[in-house]
Amino acid sequence: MDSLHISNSLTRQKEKFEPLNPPFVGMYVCGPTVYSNVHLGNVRTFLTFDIVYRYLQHLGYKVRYVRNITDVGHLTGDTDDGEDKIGKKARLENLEPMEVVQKYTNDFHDVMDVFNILRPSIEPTATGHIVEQIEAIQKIIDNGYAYEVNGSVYFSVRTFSDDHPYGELSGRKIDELMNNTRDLDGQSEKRDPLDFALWKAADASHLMQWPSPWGRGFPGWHLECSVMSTKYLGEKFDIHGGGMDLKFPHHECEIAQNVGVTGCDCPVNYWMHGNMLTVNGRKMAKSEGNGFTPDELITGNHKLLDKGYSAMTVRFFMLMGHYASTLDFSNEALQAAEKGLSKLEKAVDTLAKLTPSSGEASFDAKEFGAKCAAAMNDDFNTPILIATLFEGVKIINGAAAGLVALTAEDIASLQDTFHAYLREVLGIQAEKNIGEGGGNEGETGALLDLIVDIRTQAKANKEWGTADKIRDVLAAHGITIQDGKDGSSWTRG
RNA sequence: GGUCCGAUGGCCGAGUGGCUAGGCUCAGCUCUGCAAAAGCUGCUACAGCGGUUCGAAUCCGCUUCGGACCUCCA
Repeated sequence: MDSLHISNSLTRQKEKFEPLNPPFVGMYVCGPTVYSNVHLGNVRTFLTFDIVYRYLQHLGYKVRYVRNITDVGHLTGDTDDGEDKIGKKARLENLEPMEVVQKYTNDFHDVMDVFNILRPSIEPTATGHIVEQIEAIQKIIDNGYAYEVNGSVYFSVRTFSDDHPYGELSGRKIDELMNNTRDLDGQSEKRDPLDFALWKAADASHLMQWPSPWGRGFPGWHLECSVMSTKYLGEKFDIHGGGMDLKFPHHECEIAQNVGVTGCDCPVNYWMHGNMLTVNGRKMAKSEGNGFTPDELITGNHKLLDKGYSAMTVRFFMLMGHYASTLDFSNEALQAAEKGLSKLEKAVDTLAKLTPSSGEASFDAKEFGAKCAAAMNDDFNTPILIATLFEGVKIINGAAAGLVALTAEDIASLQDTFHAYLREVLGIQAEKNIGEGGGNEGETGALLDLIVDIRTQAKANKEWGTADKIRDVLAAHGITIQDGKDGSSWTRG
């Protein structure tokens, strides 16, 4: 495809991407609720939108990327009698709620950094926007779509749906929802089981509470996203993203709230949903007990893992699947990714050292770049992009082996393409322990160079025992010796 | 129970009317003192059953199996 197309969850169609105000693009992504450590499933979603962010920038758009931190309002368990997640954690760990928030926000940021996921332009918090949320609630009440009961305010889905569509995003119909709603315990203040809380009254035992026109309380879960997206991106903006599991009810409620405030029927042009990471075919989730933390993955300290894998390996693994498909997490798949990535990185090293050949060019570097663009233009198809990069690997290795002729221009173009797509768009960083050593590691490097020299000497004298011993011992320390036509070299990893 | 999605070779995973995706694994060969790396070659699949079509992994129907959501979840 020659221009970016995005699968829009709202219309269920692949559509040409046309921003409201080019070259500016507004993108909102639902961030984490910071009451516990993030796991790899969460990472996948943020990685998905990292790719979107990176590629939009690659295309020259000026992106305002807003990704929130939910630090209040997210209830545990069922709708009405649930406890605030942050408040509960604070009580259990005997911490101030804001300590909980800070702790897991730090964790989240650390994990994002490890996976080379870029920070958003704005990272607003729910507690930082209580005033705006109260104002939004008042507007919704004024517009007739919410009602107050005992200091709590609920959104009236039925009333709203008389004037506006509800359930379009998740393909739900009000009547079906009614039939399928589980029985509540009869204690609900809500007029209708479909209604959801905009503001919850808090009694004295609640750790997190604020004054409002309806008494002391705290905002409902969905509201912060509506308020913060509107505040920073406007009443109508380009892209809204999040995990598939947020489609209903979270995003549906978000839309209703936006519309309930502004009356504008379509607050977001393109809805994007990342699919789930699975383990043995089941969604990775805390409730399933199958969640890996990034730390367990990197150290290999988990019963389902044979060994540890680097963050870049995991990033690469995740990008080998399309974001809209479920992706199954397994040792075998991770190992395949590790080897594939290593092959790719080696080829990048080779490319840096390639010398132009005099023969006729037997490779179209321009077409190669276009193919990479086409892959990403087709709904951020990273697996196709990676497959295309591997075609490049074949060309690079072929050139190094003298089978493919590349001009200086071809080589420069390939270097540009690999840098742009592998490093910038896919965000794969060269790992410190992969790649050429030789002089850039200071003392250790100098020692290794010396050892390799000694071995080369031993080989010249046909002292195979010495040569093999050096190779074996270094290998035991994770250093690989490779004998090429132009001498030997060493690499880590 | 309702709604939706999926089933691709030994494994992972793209594709979606005709043209070998790609990665990993495995086997053989080239190179190499032996390896490794790299290259070449081979292994050619689309859950089952019907239908549409000149032609279907791709469209339609049914069946089986799996998953997600419907309750907090990225």
